Amino acid sequence: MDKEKFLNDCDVIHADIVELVAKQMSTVLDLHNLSEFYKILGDKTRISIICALDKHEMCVCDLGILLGMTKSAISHQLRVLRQANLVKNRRDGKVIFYSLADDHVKRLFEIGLEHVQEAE
Amino acid sequence: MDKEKFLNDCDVIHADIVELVAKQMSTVLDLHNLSEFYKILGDKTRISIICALDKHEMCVCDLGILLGMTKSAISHQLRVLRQANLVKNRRDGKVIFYSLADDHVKRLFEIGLEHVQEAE
DNA sequence: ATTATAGTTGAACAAATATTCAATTGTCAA
DNA sequence: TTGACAATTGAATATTTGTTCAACTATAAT
Repeated sequence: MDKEKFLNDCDVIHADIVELVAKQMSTVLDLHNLSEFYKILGDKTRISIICALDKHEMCVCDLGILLGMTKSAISHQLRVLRQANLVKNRRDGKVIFYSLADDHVKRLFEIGLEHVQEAE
Repeated sequence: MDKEKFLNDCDVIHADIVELVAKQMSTVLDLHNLSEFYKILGDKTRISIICALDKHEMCVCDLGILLGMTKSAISHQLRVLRQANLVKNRRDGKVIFYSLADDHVKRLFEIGLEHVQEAE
């Protein structure tokens, strides 16, 4: 491995380990998707919306009341969640009800919550 | 529920649902911690570091080589991960080796990865 | 048709954050 | 004790991102 190839200020100290890990990581194709997924959950407003929808389907207005935010702010975040397939919606007249996309999302939210609760 | 109390542009459409969900959410005390936890994992560099350390303990230089970044950039992110108790380190002479804090972190990373891999 | 309300959207603004750069600390070897 | 290198740190910069604001669309009721 040629250190000149890397545009940083590091020497290779343990070339064997770097090579080994690089090889193992090359099979992990989804690191970008994984960080994007976590980034979406890593916002207080969005995780609150998910927590609320974990209890009951809700419309934009109700979510706004619940979280003390404007319809616009909620709607912007719902779009992010929708694009990530974390929530789905249905229209009933003028009102649009949002809910969690599937049980997968529901389970994932609850697993994350358990982790934080048992963490010190 | 008095709509004047809320500083937003929403009317309460389904007061019963809002009240029900508000009650259920009040028992969920860790939403802030949960979003903070996800925020930490929601960065390409940090999740890459965790993925690498999931394979083998590594020093700052090696991580820099592996990810094509400077020691400084890596070190800054390692500090974030350390403060969140996601990684630990040990010194061996001039070199400091980092590894995942515990099996809990290891399991959590792998669960997240599975989720993204099975997602469409 | 006109009015009212639910929801969405794009641009502007403000706040948060990742990387760079330069300086510094800690450890080892000569 | 001097020099070299691993690692950390703080300030500055650049980028990302969440909310606000105003305008707009869609549906229902009068």
